[in-house]
Amino acid sequence: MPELPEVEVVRRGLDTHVTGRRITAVEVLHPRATRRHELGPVDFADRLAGRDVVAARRRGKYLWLELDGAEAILAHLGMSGQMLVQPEGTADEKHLRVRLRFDDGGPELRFVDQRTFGGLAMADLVDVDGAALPVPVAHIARDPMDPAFDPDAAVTALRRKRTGVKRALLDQTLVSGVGNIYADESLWRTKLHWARPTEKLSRAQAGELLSAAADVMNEALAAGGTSFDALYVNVNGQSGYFDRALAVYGQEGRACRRCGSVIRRDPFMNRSSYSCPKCQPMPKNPHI
DNA sequence: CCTAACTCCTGCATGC
DNA sequence: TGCATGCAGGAGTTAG
Repeated sequence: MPELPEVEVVRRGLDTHVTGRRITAVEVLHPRATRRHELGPVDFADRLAGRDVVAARRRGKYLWLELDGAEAILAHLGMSGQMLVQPEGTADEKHLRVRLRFDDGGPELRFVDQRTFGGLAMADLVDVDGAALPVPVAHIARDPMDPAFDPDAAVTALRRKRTGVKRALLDQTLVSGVGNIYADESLWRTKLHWARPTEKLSRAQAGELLSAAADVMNEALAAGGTSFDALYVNVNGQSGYFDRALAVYGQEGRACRRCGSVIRRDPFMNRSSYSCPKCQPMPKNPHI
C-alpha cells in the first residue's frame, strides 16, 4: 500500500533519525528480506558493519540510505514494509526481518514486513541522466515530486503506450510513485475511466491526469500519507490520515462527492479499480 | 521490441 | 467451530 507519499514520509524520518550515523551490526532475521541481495544475508550484514549513512533518498516508491563510497542500502516497502526507529531493548515486532544497530548506542533501525513483498539490498550507485541511482532503480522514471520531472516528456511516454490509461499510470518506467490508490484518485479528478486507451488521450488530457496525480500525492503527503490499517506507519509507528480524503478508492457503494452516483468497483489486473459511473463513463472502445 | 499474465506472501473477512 | 475461499497488491519474471 505504500505509494510515493507514504515512502516520502518514511524517507524524511530516516533522514532525521539515521543520516549521519555509523552502522555497527546488522542482523537478518528472515532471509527473504534480503533476497534481492545476491550474495546472501551474511554478506549483506558483513558489508554494512562500519559504514556511514550520509543521506536518505527516494525515487518513486524506492528508498535508499546512501553510504560512504558510492553505495547504498536499497529498500522497497512492497505491500507492508515498515522502517521503524526503536530504542534498543524494545520488544521485537512479530514480523521483524532486519535490525541495524549504530555506534552511538541510539535507537535501532528495524525493517518490519508482514507480507514479505518488500526487502533490502546493497547496491552500487550509478549516474542516470545526472541522478545517482542504485543500479536496480536505474530503469525507474522520475516521479512528479522530482524537481527535474519533465511533464511534457511524461505525457509523450504515456501516450506512446498501447494500453489502458490506468495500466500506463501504474507503469513505473513512464512516471513513478503512483500505485492503485492514487491512480484511482487521479482518474476520478480528471474524469477519466481506467480503461480509456492511452493512444486516444489528447496531450491536454494526459497532462491534466499527471497534474492531478501530483496534486493528490502532495495533499496526501501533507496529511502524513494514507492508512487503512496499522500496516503503513512512519518511522515512529504513527499513521497518516489521508484516507478520510479519498474520493473513490475503497468507497464502493458510497455516493460520489461530485455527482452523488454510487461508486463502483471493477476487477482490474487481479485487484480492484474504483470509479464513479457517471463522472467516469466507460469508453466506447475500452482497453480492458 | 511490446504487452499482459503470472508469481511471490500473510492476515483478515466472509461463507458454508 | 473449522475449513476453504477471496482479497489486499508492487514489480520482477516469463510467456506470447
